[in-house]
Parts: sequence; C-alpha cells; structure tokens
Amino acid sequence: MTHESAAPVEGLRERHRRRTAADLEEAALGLFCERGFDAVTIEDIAAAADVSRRTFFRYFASKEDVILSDHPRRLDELQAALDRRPADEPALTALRHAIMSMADTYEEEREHMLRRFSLMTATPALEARSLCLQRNWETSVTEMLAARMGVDPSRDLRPGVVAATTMAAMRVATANWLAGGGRVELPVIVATALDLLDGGLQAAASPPAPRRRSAPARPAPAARVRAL
Amino acid sequence: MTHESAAPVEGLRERHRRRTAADLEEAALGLFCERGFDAVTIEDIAAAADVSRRTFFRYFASKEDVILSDHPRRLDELQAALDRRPADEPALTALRHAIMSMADTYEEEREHMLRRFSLMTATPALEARSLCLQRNWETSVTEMLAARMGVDPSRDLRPGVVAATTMAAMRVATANWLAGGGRVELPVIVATALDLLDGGLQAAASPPAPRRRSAPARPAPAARVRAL
DNA sequence: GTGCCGGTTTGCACTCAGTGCCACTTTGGC
DNA sequence: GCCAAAGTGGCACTGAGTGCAAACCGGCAC
Repeated sequence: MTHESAAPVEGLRERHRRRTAADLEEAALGLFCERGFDAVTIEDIAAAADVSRRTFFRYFASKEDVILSDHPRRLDELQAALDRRPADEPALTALRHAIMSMADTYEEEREHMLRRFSLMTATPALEARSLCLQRNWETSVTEMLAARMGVDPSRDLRPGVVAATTMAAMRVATANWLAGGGRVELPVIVATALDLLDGGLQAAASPPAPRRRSAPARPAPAARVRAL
Repeated sequence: MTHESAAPVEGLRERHRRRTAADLEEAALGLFCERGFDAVTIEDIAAAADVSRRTFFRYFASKEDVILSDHPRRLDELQAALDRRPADEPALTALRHAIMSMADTYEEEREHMLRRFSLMTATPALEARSLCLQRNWETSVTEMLAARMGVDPSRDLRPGVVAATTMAAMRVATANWLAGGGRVELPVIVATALDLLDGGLQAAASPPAPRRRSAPARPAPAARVRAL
C-alpha cells in the first residue's frame, strides 16, 4: 500500500512534535528512576530533553502527567475492546475480556510498565493522580456497562459496583504483579483476581483455605504469588 | 465523675491549639464552598482564622489536608470496629460490620459529610488526595483481613481483593448517596452495594433485571436510588 | 512576682510548579 | 519568496510549601 489511512503526509512538524514528547517522557522517566520523582525539577527534565521549561508545559500539564500521559489512550483502548465484544454478550463477560486484553497489553510492555508502577507506588503524588485517572475510567466503564445492561447508572448501583470492583481487582492484581517483580504473568494474576470476585467474596474470604486445587502443604515455589 | 481519664488538666495551651485547628478547618470549608477550592488561597484561610500563613502549615501539611484531616482518625475507628468483632467471626462478616458502622457515622454527620463530598467530587486535587488516603485504608484493611484469615497478604490475593472491592463498593455507595442529595440513608445504600458484591458480580450484572423484589413496572418514587 | 524552659507564632527568604504574555523562529501552503 | 499558522523561548507573576531565626507566651520552679 502506498499511503497510510489517517496520516496523509505526517509532515516534519508532526514528527518533530512526537519526537519532543518522546524525548521528554524518556528523559523524565530516566531522571525519576535515578533520583526519585521529588528530587527532579521540571527544569531538569526540560534541560535533559534540550528544550525550555516553558515548552515542557506545552506537552504536559504537570510533572505527574509525563508519567501518566497514556491514561486517556488506554481508556480508549479499553472502550474499543469493550465495543468489540458482541452486544448480546453478558456485560460482565464483555468487561472481563476487555480487562484481560488490557492485562495482555501491560504484559507485553512488561519492563516499561514495571518501572512506571514502581515509581508510582514510591511517589504519593503520582499515586494520587493515577488513582484519580483510574476513577475516571470507572465512570466511563460504568456508563458502558449501564448501556449494555439497559439501566440508568445514577439510579441503579449495579453498573457502578461492577465497574469499580472489577477495576479495584485489576489494581490489586497489578500491585501484586509489581510486588512479585513481574515474575508471574500479569494476565494470570488478573484472571485469578477476577475469579475471586466473580465467585462472590463470601466464598473467597471465609474458609481458612480456598480450593488450592487439592494442593500439597507447600505450594510450588514457581507459582507462589497465585492464590488459586 | 470529677476528672477525665486521658486529659489530666487540658491546659490553656492545648485548648488553644484545638481551637485554632477547628477555626482553620471551619474557615477553609466555608471559603471553599463559597468560592471553590482553587479560588481560595492559604493566605485567605489563614486570614479568616486570624492566623499567619506560616502557622497554617503548622496545623495542616497542605490545602487538601484541611478537608481530609480526619482520614487517619477514621481509619483508627475502622480498625477499632474491626477489632471489636469476635475473632472467630468470618473475615468478610467482620469487615461488613465495620464498614456499616462507618456508614452509620457518616449518616450521623450527614450535612457536614455531604458538603465535604460535594467539594471533593468538584475538585480534582481533593479527589486525588482522598483516593490516595482510601488506598492507604485498603492496605491496613488488607493486613487485618490477612491476619484474620491467617494468610500472607503478599502471597495470597484474597485479602487484598476483598479489601479493595469492599471499599470500592463503599465508595460507589457514597457517590450515589451524594448524587441523591442524601435523601436515601447511606447505610441502606451501602448495604445494597455490599449485597451486590457478596452475591457475586455474575448474579448482579448479567440478567437484564435483577430481583426487584417482584417489583411493578414502575418502581416506587421514594426509593428510586436503590437498586434492590 | 520573677525568671526560665519549651512550645507557638510569625515574618522573611527561598525553591519550585504552573500560567499568561509577547517576541521570535520555523514550517507548510501558495 | 511570502504569509499565516504553529511552535519555541524568555520573562514575569501567583501561589504552594519549607527552613530559619527572632519574638512571644503558657506553665512551672523558686
């Protein structure tokens, strides 16, 4: 094919813009990991990307946003994944598939994601902003679920609860992924967490031991992060 | 009784300190509600409480903290409520009771809480900080649940998932409470949300209509916020 | 009452995030 | 080549948050 569909020419201007954004992002991530988020000023980042302080703010609204700039894009992907599911599929199943495809994406970018997550858990400001963005996802997901279920999300608690708890499970799973250094595949952890949720909390929390698939007393060392 | 137990004399100094903190909090809440969080400077708050800007920071670490200063105390109360439950009670039941007693507390402070929540939802900075503090609760609750269940929370996903999803349900419930202007009692909404969660999401999300207690086509107008 | 100790307040100066404004340069279309 | 639009850089400004040192005051011993 001789031409792209949505990018007629992709002029020098646009290319330069992307380049600068990528430079800033890379410079910031490097400096943050090296010295810690709070010990890096925007001046430092701008200098490392050969750009002025003022220009930094033309690309990112805040220091936090350099790390979290992909959130809107990821929400779009999540929505797209949800929209791709057949309309007659149960809402929860569709959501589960969408979440799992997001987990797959994270696993593919493994190293990058692990670096970012570890930065976030170490930096209250980043964590706060990230949680806020995740809550925005929740709102969108709630509306999509409500549409699928044919109910009004402001009257019916169900879409909101399903969205919020599912994403909470995803959050716990990624935290566990990070804590284990990414040695267990994220999709496996996420699937486990979602299973716990779907089975009802009662079943998950009450007995001293769940069903550890008729496990021996000492679980296999390679799978020590998994619960089921 | 002639004397208090933990406050031997409660000197003038201590009283003055409490007074100043309360003044700052009240002044801040008033100004925020009047003009919006972002349009109020710390200078303004300090002036309204007859105190210097510098002194404000001796009482609160940030502008957000004036509104969220009670979070640590509430976590203590939650922990205390959880500790009061019998040790042999299932972890989920104990957590549910603790959460419900927190919901009761919120309902008692109704007006104050509704003002605060509406401020938070209107102010990204406040929402972000609040979510971050709630995530801290999650960590504590996770550890308490893990202790009750006799498992290691870093190896077993269950305590984390139970804690995170339960608190997510609480969050959705309070948002719904606020959206309804507090006309439905918070404990009722929270109980509904927790029921949804305990019953398993599958049961909650799949059928076009749940069990609307063999409801008529048009639900009763007085209870329109409730789902079950 | 006097005087001292230690906690409290305050003003000052400083760093840094974030924003508005304007002049200057570069790019892409003609 | 020329022009409009987009991008960049410098400057100045507000406001959050912190360190420091001087002034202040409640509690206590004498």
